[in-house]
Amino acid sequence: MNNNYELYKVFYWAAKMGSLTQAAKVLFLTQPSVSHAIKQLEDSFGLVLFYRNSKGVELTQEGSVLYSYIEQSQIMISLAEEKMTALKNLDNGELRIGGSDSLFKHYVLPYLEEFHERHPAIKLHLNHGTTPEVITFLKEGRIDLGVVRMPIVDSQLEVKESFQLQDCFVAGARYAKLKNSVISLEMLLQYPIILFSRNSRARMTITELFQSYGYTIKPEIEVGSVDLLIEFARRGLGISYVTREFVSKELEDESLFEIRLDVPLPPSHVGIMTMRNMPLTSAASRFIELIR
Amino acid sequence: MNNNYELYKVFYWAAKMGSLTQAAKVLFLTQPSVSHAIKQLEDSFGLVLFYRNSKGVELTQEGSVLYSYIEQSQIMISLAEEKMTALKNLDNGELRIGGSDSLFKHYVLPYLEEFHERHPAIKLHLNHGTTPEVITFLKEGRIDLGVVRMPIVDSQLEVKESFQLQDCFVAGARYAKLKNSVISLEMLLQYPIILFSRNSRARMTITELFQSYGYTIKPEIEVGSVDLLIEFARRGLGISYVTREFVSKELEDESLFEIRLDVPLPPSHVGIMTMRNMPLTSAASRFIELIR
DNA sequence: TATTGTTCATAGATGTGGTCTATAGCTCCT
DNA sequence: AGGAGCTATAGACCACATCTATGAACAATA
Repeated sequence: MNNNYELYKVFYWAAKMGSLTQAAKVLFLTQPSVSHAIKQLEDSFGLVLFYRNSKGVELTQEGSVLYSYIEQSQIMISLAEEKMTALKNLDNGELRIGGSDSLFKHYVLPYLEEFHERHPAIKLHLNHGTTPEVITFLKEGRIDLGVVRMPIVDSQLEVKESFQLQDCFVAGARYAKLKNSVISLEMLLQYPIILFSRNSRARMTITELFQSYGYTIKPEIEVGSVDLLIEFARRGLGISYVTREFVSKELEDESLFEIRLDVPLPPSHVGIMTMRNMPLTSAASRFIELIR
Repeated sequence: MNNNYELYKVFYWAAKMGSLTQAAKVLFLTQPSVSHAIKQLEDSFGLVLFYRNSKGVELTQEGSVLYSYIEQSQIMISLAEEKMTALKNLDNGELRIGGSDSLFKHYVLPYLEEFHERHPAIKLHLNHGTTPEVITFLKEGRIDLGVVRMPIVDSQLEVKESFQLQDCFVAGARYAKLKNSVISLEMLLQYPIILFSRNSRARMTITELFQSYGYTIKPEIEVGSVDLLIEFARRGLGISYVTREFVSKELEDESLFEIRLDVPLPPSHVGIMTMRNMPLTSAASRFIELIR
């Protein structure tokens, strides 16, 4: 009974075609090979599976029973192979990305659009969260890749830089007087500061920057989304620390302006984060190819 | 994509066990063999199916998709193999026999009882009909074997004699005067004769016998069943030509007696008829073994 | 920090067995 | 009788599945 499953494939086609010769053609084998394979199966069961006659073969009672099972089995394998081809060709499957809302909105979105256009059958799943959350998603296998601010130090993860953003302070009309001056960090602290509330990479970066100059930055207002950061600044509630690329529209229509500082603000690097040494899905690796 | 289906068996167990090493044990292979098999599958699809880590392996997204199909396929094969073993061991299956009602009742029945006791899981199908009908059943594959009177001359069929019966003329009390005499064929024709009506072997035999002596036997009454043949004779409607073994009860309780003739009546041979060069089901060959 | 015990991957050797060709036997049809 | 199907059988061959031996990576110990 310890059969080679390959024999079932031969049996299936022999039964389906009603002829060993025809089965051989389908399977790209010779007729004796097929004959031999069927004999092996019959011997292994101790049962005769086919009536042989001069026109071909016909299933015996027992052969019919076997066929009813093997047919199902073969159909499943065919479906599996089709599905695998589809996955390979990106005619199927899903792409699960983690990251912050703002990065999705301002950075990932155009690539997603292009990817979706090229591979409309791939379902897209966006999971937003803070960087630590995204890391957890990744480690739990809930996403294929994360789009996060660098640096990330985690030996399980692999992060490739893909884009550079510049954070800056912006203010609205209320602080128009600052428009044409260059401000020091100390001076800036005189004004109400609006920062992103959560454990974001940007928040850590700016805090460290002030500390490196001997100051402590304490926000007047903390908000939970980039949209609010922008909105509060526009309404004059304070000076927001945002990614310049995310307020390009507001800078252009001059509802916001950038505060010029006498020290350079460090650029922020966006990276594509994946599990180290873990293979990517076909869709994920194609997407990363696209984005770089 | 032209995969050896054997690889799916390896894949199935690797996924199921979550470990190539464990899969190897189940499959009685070495770990490198399993590793190699999985690699072959992955290469053939151009997709990675497993994450390898130090604890074993885990399905990737694509691997999971494949598994969901292959699992079904493998389950069907397992069921098929179980079923085949059951059929082989006669824990399952059916036995379809054709023949006349009277042969079933008086000859086949005890064997069927014994067979059923030994293999209670085998379903029994009895199809009664005249000999030509039974031959048709057999050729159409509706029965596995037929129990018929010999001889049968048909090159497609194989008939093995299994039992000998003796036909005879019997009468009831009305003809008691014949009880102690030896009768000639000519004398017999003076009395009303009751014969089986249909194209039975017994009818042909007796007709030929009379013809060989230059007489023609013309029944007064023709009936369609052996039971009626017996019943009519008992009631004195005539002299019936029946198989002696079928009226043993009536002969014993003397409601019927056998007419002694001055010529010997030919014995009738019962044979087991099967298709020549066609394999028998496990159940059928076991039954024939039993009956001989 | 080394040690030990897992895991899977790789390389190269080996021999089994699946596949081939050639041929025979059978049945049906012309 | 001959031809054209079909399947079965025999024997030869070589690809490839499997093996052993080893390496590399990682985790859980000491």
